[in-house]
Amino acid sequence: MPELAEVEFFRRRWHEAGAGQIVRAARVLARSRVYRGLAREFRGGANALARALAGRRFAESGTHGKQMWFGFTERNAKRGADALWVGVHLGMTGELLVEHGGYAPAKYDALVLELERCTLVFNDPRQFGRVHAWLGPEGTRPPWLRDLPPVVTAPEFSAEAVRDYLARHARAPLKAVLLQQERFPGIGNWMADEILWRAGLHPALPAGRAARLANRLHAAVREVAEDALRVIAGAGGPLPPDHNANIPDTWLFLHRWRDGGRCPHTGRPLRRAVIGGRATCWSPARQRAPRFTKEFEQKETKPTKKHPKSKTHRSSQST
DNA sequence: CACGATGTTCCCTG
DNA sequence: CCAGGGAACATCGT
Repeated sequence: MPELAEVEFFRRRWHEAGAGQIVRAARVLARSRVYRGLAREFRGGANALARALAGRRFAESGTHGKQMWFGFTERNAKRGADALWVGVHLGMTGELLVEHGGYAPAKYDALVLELERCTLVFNDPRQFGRVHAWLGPEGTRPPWLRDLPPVVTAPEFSAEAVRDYLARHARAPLKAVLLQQERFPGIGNWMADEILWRAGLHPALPAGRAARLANRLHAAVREVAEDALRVIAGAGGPLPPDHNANIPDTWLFLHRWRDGGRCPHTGRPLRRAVIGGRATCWSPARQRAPRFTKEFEQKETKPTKKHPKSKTHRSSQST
């Protein structure tokens, strides 16, 4: 579920329920894969994190693309005291939940924060998500929040930056380019399709051929990001009950997975194929690339061989 | 039973 | 060395 708007939705859900409260107890599912690598940035890993959280105050939170963070200060803020930062990436199936009353942890609850008046839960069955943690002087930022690219709603995210990026990845399909977090932080599979659909660009079009259309693509990225934030995360307004409660029927989103789905704009059938390694949906009637479409259709008809990969080595990682 | 899923990272190849 | 493609990761729902 997690692209930038859902990420903001979940951050707000935790923040509005729990900000300002003390962590009475923290529980971690230490064997969850979301803690992979944590010990390298936080001594003692997941269990040490649970101990460090207890007694702290949930003070602040923020997002950057698909990354979000929560800041925990010491209960009685002393001068020069270290703040504890917890980063959360939701991966493919992660969710942030708010529970009340005596909450019994469920399967795949990677992190459970028992606060004064509610319980905050990070649940992730598939465990592609990730938890970061870092202890540092207040006013400083953890390493994973430094040197981040501009978010797509910031002025620094310019049409020129998009044009340069398209030119630099000239041979990659537009779909693959939009998924690059180093330039389009927070854009994921459905937003990429939504953007290309609104811009009227074919997802398999090589980026180099779209460089001259960078303005249009840039505008669509902005527009989809702003609309999604408003509709999904209720930016500036109340938080919707579910992240997809208010998505308009006029978006591609609601039609993309339905078999026999039709373009909400043209009424013509939608097409689906794997492009840039990801399931992709587009409206052929709306997203044409003259001269190019033909090539793509040809490529499409080629028998897609999938060899039953012979698994060989897998170097075990050390330290 | 088999396939595929709103993500990232590593490995392989050209 | 670089860019791009594909598999792996782990689980659940259709």
